[in-house]
Amino acid sequence: MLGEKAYYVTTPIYYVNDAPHIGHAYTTTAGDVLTRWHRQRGEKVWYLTGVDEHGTKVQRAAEAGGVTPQAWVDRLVEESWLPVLETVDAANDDFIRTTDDRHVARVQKFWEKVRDNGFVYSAPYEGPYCVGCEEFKLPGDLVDGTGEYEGQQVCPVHSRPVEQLREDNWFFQLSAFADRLIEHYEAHPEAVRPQSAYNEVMAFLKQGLVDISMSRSSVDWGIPLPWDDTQVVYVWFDALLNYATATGYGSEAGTDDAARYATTWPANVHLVGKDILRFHAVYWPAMLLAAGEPLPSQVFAHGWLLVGGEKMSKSKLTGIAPEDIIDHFGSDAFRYYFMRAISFGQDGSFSWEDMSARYTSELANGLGNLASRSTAMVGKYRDGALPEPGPLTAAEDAVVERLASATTNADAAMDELDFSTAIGEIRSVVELVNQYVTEVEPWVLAKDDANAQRLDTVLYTMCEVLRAVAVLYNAVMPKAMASLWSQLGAGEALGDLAAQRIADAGRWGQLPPGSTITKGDALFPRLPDEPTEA
RNA sequence: GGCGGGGUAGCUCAGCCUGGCAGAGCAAGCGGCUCAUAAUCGCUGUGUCGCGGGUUCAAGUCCCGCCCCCGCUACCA
Repeated sequence: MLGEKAYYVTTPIYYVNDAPHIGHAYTTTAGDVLTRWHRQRGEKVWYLTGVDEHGTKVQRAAEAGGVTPQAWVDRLVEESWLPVLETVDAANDDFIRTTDDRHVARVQKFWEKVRDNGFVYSAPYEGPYCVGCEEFKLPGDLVDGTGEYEGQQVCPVHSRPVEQLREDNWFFQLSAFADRLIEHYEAHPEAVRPQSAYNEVMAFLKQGLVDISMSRSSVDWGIPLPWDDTQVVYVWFDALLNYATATGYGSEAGTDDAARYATTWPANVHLVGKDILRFHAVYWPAMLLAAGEPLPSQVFAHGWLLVGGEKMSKSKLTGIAPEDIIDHFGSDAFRYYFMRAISFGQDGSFSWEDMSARYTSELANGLGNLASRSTAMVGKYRDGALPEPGPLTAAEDAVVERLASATTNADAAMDELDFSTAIGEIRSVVELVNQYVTEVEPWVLAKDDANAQRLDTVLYTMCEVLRAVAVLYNAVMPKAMASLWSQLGAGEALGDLAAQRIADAGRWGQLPPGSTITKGDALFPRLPDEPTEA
């Protein structure tokens, strides 16, 4: 049976040798929110993340640690990279490692194919090589060193001296694809987003492309070329392929893996940081064209997280580990904050103070308190049983309408990966209900039995909106919304929260009267200030 | 040097495409309320919209020039 094409989202595969910081977690979170949302649209979804394990840096770090490269990366994956997925609460469908057998075999198959197609040739290469970048530099790329490297030419990225290397390399005929890529991107302007990233890619392409070395003889820790075992595949041309190899590229027809590939590739969205845009929007599609594979629908380059106005840096010690934040605020707040406070695609500033302020105001005081007052009142006035509502008045109609439009708007924003706007729409519903409650004063209605039906209507409205909010926020804050779902007693009649559809979220009257409403632990407890040094 | 993004309230930002009384959230102040997590609701904004010109009845928005920050890219050496 031919399966439906999955909505396929990838993160970059993270370089194992780096310590995971909130920049990695940010990308992973964005992909997770996006894919959870699409699942709740009822779509088939596939979400892939993983790690990049080859290259000189890993080889040398392993040697320095006195272990084999494989042992070195096994430990990093086990101790650092898999745990961070738990930390941010990512629900990825697969985790690819470039040392996986499936990856290694398929990378070799891929390059064999590209070579058969005539896009790989042998030539000597000599030049300055930066181990940090894992790439050859042009002499013009180098800058004068400072400090301990005064008087030497150094890599502009790593500010360290380069090594002069000469190799007989295999080259990928990148130059053959510039025109086809330009045509492709002119026909599909949405394929590189945001617009600024698209412009950069087009400008780069229009300068023309030069062929690029796709192998290394000076590196051992990599995937051997199938036709020349003295060389390994250049790490980028190994790593990029993970998006295809993970879902089964090159599998025998008729196998499960082949079926998976047929129903996932091409990717709908490759999420990338803007530093690796060119690899994803130029080299990667050129490789795919060379192998005769379809191109991904979109590469989305998000911005940097700025700390103290500067780009977070692995090497400059401004990297912040996700646990530092999540141990205090929890994974839901982490996910909410970065998706809400920063416009995806633009740089955004992070500060502990800003995160604290938003947590307190938007989550604890806003949503958390609304849940608290709603469940408390049903408990106090109706013994915890959701009452049957009476006729809706204009006040309820306004809430129902805002809920419907917010749902529509949030869904449209998610199509654009505009997480901030989507969350803002949902938040506006919470604000309106807090306002509504103040205006209709259920605690006053409760003082006179003559108002019993009116009070029923108000209590029902509060809980029914929370039911919808739980559905809409589930992609962003799955743990807290599961708790809310449970406090509303919604599971009994409506089933699992994750199974609730976005399109239906705004349909009024789903939570059945009689549902058991329980005031549970605070969704977002107020937190003490500054638990750790910021 | 070229291209792109940014420069708007104390802070974070929206508005600019398609000109029409300068906005939101946070923070701060005052008031209301008491169901709730010291919470919630309302009211309170004289800002050189980076600078200087221009077009227009009208410019944050369009045009020209310039400054600063960030990114991509080139060249000179």
